[in-house]
Amino acid sequence: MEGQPSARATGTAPGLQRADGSPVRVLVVDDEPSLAELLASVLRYEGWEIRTAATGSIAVRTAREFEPDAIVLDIMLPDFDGLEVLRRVRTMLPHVCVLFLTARDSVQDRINGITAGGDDYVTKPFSLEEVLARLRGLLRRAGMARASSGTELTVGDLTMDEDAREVRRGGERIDLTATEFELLRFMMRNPRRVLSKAQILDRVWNYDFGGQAHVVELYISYLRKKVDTGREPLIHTVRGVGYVLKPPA
Amino acid sequence: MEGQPSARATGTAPGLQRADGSPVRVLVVDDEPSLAELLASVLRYEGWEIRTAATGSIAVRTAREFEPDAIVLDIMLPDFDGLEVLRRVRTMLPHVCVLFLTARDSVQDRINGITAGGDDYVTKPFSLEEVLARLRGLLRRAGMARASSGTELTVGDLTMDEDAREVRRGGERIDLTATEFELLRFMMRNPRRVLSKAQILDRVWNYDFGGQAHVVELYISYLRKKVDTGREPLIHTVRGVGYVLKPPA
DNA sequence: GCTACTTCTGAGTATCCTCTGAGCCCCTCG
DNA sequence: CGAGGGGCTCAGAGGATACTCAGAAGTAGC
Repeated sequence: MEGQPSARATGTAPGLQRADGSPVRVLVVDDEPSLAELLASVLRYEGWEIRTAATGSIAVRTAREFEPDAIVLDIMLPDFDGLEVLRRVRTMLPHVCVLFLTARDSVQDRINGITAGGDDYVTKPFSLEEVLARLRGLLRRAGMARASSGTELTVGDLTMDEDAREVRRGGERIDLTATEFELLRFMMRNPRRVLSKAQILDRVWNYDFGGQAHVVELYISYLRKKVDTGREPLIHTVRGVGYVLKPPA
Repeated sequence: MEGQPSARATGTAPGLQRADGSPVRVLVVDDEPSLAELLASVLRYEGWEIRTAATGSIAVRTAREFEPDAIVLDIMLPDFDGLEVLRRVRTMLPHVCVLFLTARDSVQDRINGITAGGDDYVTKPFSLEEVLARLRGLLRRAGMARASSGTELTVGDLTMDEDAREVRRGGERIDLTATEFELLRFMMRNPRRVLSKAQILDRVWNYDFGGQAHVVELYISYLRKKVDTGREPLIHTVRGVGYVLKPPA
């Protein structure tokens, strides 16, 4: 919710934009309107220009006219499937990046061929942070990084290499589980900003997660044990509001 | 609530307006007329242009014609719910900010993803200051800040970073509870202006709070202990009238 | 299909916050 | 000089919030 844009403007996370400085363009293709809208609003908030399409044929038409830099593409579509969409789009936009959305039990072997081409995929239900991270990765590798600043996040003496999935505090390696890593990444992308539990749930947990904010407390507790134990704490509780990650004053 | 407008004209708080200099437009949607009017009057004092709507269908129609920058939107509406309203409005106004109003006991069936796209929510019963603060935050992040002045409030050597919820006096950190923070924020947004206890109650405490003005005295006392102890006082009592926050002459 | 790990639920505990009530002080005014 | 009103502060009850543990359910890897 609060403040990604200004965070990007003033924070440490590198922004992404086209070579000419105009905003990155992303086409979102999913036949479920609420999910497409959810994705669109998150990506829009990232400062990008977004269009949505609900069917394969609309997607192809929209891509032709919109000329996106990236496409978030559901494999399963009412008319023809995502791979077919990609085949048609690639003829006019050979360099477009694609992030596929797939069902968990969907045909894995077909996916494998995809990633070879530099594209990527996430399985439904996904977390929004994961979609964002993968999209950023695709765009960065496609040469859309504004600064040459790499993939490293830093808060105080805590560092995170997103690609290598490596976290260190004062040089010492810290092992994190998948969820712990996502949570810490979200916090490191929004340092010095108080994040509510609802905000964290919405971003870090899968979009269909029905549980309570209590899990956030639990994972904060895990993180503290691994990141803050015996050191100057970086994770702080703001009672009644949320949590904030910040370097010691 | 007397006279906020002139406070803004002379105060230090950064104003918000559209890129072309015209006032920010906000649509308030709630089926309870008295609450909608309460909100409308407070937001009008902020210098914004306000319309209200009591049902979802009226809200959609009004949004189309009014083209608001932000919408304060009750989730529970007589015809169709707030999410549906948003979905319809977003197709024509993709960048509109939304502040949802939700009942406290509907926290159980919390709606996923509300905060993900930069939108926000407050639970009923809320305090008007909270609604204002969140709305300002949404609008600021949507790029509606007049000055580039960030999120910082200043009165004398007292500073407040609203996003980080950090308060300092002369560089030294001051820890405040949620209510203390809200009270101080209200005073810092209205410096050199005498605020009556009734006024403070109406703004800082929830609108259904039944207690006495005595709590205001109590919290002023808390604040003084944390903010003014051992220093030139910033908080002054105006006997029989209220309190005023101002830098030393 | 078994094992190891991760994730989540629930309960208990500790801590913190908010508000009420009471007593005191100070100022004002008779 | 005394009474009364307004304001200040202390202390404590009650409630809300957050933390942690232990174990169940789910997932992945062998």
